[in-house]
Amino acid sequence: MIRRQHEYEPASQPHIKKPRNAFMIFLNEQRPKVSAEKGMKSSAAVNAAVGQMWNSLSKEEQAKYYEEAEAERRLHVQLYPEWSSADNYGKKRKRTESTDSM
DNA sequence: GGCCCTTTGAAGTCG
DNA sequence: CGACTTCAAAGGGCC
Repeated sequence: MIRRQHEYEPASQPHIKKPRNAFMIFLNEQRPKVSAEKGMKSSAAVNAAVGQMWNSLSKEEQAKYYEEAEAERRLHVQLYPEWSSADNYGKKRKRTESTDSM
């Protein structure tokens, strides 16, 4: 039995992730396949490859994912109507402000 | 064990 | 209301 340390039911909302956009959905569709086909290891490389695939999609195919993304946002707002998506804003790095000016 | 790197979109904060 | 900044995913790679 694996230690389900963090797999507990969300009794309250510890932190609600931002509603994913069309790419996050498309990514989850293609990423495991692309990683297998292309032999991609790191997600960064796969995400970039899937990004190129995205550009090859027909507007109808892209539109499908926009509807999916919109549906997720709708579902999200229904589950947490008063939740602002700023769950972790400013927590991670990638701050362009870094010591560059120093 | 968490951030980086990466992608686009959304949506956050700032002005 | 425009412009900029950060998180969302996510997995090796790094420390």
